[in-house]
Formats: sequence, structure tokens, C-alpha cells
Amino acid sequence: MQDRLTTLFKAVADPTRREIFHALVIASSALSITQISNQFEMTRQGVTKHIKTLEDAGLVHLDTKGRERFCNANAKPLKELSKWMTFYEQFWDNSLDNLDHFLNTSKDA
Amino acid sequence: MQDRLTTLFKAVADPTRREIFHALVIASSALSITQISNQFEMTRQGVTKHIKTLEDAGLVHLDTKGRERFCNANAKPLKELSKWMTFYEQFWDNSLDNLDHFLNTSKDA
DNA sequence: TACTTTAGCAACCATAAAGTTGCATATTAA
DNA sequence: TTAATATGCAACTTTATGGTTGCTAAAGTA
Repeated sequence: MQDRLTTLFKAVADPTRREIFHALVIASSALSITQISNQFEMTRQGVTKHIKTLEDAGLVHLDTKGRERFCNANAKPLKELSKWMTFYEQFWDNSLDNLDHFLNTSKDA
Repeated sequence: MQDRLTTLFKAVADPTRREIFHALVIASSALSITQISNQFEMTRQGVTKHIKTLEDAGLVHLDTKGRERFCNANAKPLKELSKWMTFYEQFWDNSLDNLDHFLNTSKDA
């Protein structure tokens, strides 16, 4: 369907999803779908969809206990985004001389 | 309309846009819209739209010369994404102990 | 057993997004 | 001045996306 990087970037491109993810990261314990829903002005089903997207991206892990599903954040996949950006870091501060730097640092690699 | 982080993440969440951006970053000189279009199996208008999105995110700078518009990549805005991720780095390798680390590093801030 | 809570699933809606075609316009070349 | 090139703009199509409502089922509780 779509590559991992795209899945990850899209998951995080939605502001609501970033909020949910953040809430889970700083939560003192795993939160159920309903608990998360209560923190947002949105239906439970809406939250469920976002959780699914985050889960697909590997940013959330679900743990079913009885009738509840507890969500845990997993920040690890963000490493992949960070890694993608690494290449462009060399161009951050010399946007006008992209070529030179690129050639100098990669031609003999 | 939407916050900067969202604009940025969305710009970069599209694989075609990442390709265009990459092509511009490693290009030896600014490329015109037509020149970029020739590198992609897409109409010129399609590319124009992507360029517009990248421009809105600040990742591309346009420079009109005569009837042509030359595009330059600007990687600087990626810093903002990187900055966003910084907070979550502390959770990369201890996804199960999010709370503890968070409390230890931010409670007295 | 009856009631309540947690959640999934499906259908639906509105809007955004990716990409297209067609046409008008400005600039450059012949 | 005529032709060719580079582009923008607008309209349109298709498919995703964010969100909703309504219903069903499973798991606890009284």
C-alpha cells in the first residue's frame, strides 16, 4: 500500500493524533480507549480510528484486558523519521550551497 | 488554517513530495518546474501543486527568471520537525518506562 | 438474570488531497 | 510578427481522511 516512512509521517501529520500520542507518552499508565476519548472532544469511534492509525505506524501498542483495550505509546518508530532527516541536516545551515557540501561529503563515499 | 508543524509534516508525508524535495536538494543548480516535471511521471501541473505545498512549508524557494520559475530546496524547516521529536527521544529506548523517565527529567523543571 | 460499560463494525458525510485536462498568457526564439 | 516554450489558473475526477451515528456483542456488576 504505502511505504513505512509515509505511514509514519502521515500518522504524525495529524494534530489530533499528535495530541493523543503525546497524552499516551506522558500518561502514568496505559489508557483505555474510553479514557482517551474523555480527554478529547470527539466520539470514542473517532479516537479509535486515530489509535488504529497510530498502531499501524507502530507508535501505539494495544493490550486487551477483559473488555478494555489499553494503549501504550511507543516512541521508537520516530527514530526512522529522525534517520530520514539526518541526510538533510547537512543542508540546514547552508541552504544556498547545497551542491558543494553534498559533493564534498559524499563523492568519495 | 493549520499549525506550522502540521503543514510541515503533511508536506513531507507525501512520497512524491519527498522525492521532489530530494531531487532539489541534490540538484547541482536550481531546477525549473518543467525540468522537475521531466524527472517524474506526472503532468507539469501535478508537480506545480506539489511545489506549491513544499513552498508553503518553506521547504522550497521559488525564483522567477523570465518565463521560468526556478526551485531551490531549503532544508532548514526540517529543524522544526527535528525539534518536535527531541522530546520523544528520551522514550525511544525505554518504551516501557515512559513515566519514570519523564518524571525524573521534567518534574523539577 | 438483568443492567451497564467497553468496544468493534458498518455505513455514511463532508472535506481535503492527488492528479488530470483544457485554456489563457507571458516570454523567448525564428 | 509568428511560432514555440514555460507557466498559471480553473474545473473536474477519484480516492483518502477525519469524523459522525447507529447497532451489535462481549465483559463486568447488581
